[in-house]
Amino acid sequence: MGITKTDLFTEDQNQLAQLAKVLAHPARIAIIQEVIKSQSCVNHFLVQELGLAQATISQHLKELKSAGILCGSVEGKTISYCINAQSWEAIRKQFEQLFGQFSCSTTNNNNNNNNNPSNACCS
Amino acid sequence: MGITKTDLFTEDQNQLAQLAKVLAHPARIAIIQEVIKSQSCVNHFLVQELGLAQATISQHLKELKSAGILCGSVEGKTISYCINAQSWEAIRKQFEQLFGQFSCSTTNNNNNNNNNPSNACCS
DNA sequence: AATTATTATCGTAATATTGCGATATAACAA
DNA sequence: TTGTTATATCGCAATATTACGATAATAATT
Repeated sequence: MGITKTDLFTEDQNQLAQLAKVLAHPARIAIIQEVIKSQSCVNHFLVQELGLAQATISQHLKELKSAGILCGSVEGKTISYCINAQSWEAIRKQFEQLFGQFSCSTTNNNNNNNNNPSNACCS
Repeated sequence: MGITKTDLFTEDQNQLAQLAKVLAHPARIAIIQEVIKSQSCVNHFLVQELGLAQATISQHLKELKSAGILCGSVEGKTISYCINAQSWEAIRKQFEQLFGQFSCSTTNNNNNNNNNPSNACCS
């Protein structure tokens, strides 16, 4: 089939998965890090830096932009990309929310299944 | 081409992208949350709960397991899945490391580009 | 032994992603 | 105007992902 059944899941689950998908490519991680490092990143700089074709970088930038992670401003001939600080914070919070749902202490505090071999793997 | 050029990126970038890819599906997010919520999650429970076919759930569980997020222990007829606490913490840290690379204060402290319209989008 | 229950794997179809050459568009320079 | 530079988009081929029916494997039950 190849089509994700989004209607089976909550809005939050779909949204978080969508965000994760944008981060699920090393080129996009690398682009994000370059933008952070050198503040004003333009397409052709990333092409030189990362070694991917211009069309490919452009495509990744488009995805990062439409996910709200980057935003670009025209500067004459070039387009300068930077981190969208607001979105960045919102996205960070969504991941924190997921990771906060489980912690070791949660497991330890649960004492209704001592002697339960199913928890042997959680060490 | 359809094949990611992993050799162009750092180990860390590839690893983080790989982790994000595992989270990049709402069914896997949902499975993780169910496992957290009800501690001992078995395949057929998730099938009922999420409404995906058994084979599909099994496939998602396999990916979560091979990513180190879940681990399963055989319990007679069933296999009980739980969060791998150690991996969970390690994965959380990798995402935190990414998100920590940028923050609003970083932008504000940088005063070598006042009057720079390229930062207009970072508000 | 036969049945039932639970999970994994195989095979396959539908769809999505990745990467890039070619081309289009737009701003600037000569 | 012509040429140069920078970016976006189109179209395509290669590969990956998603979903599920069918089937295999294993353990408990009858």
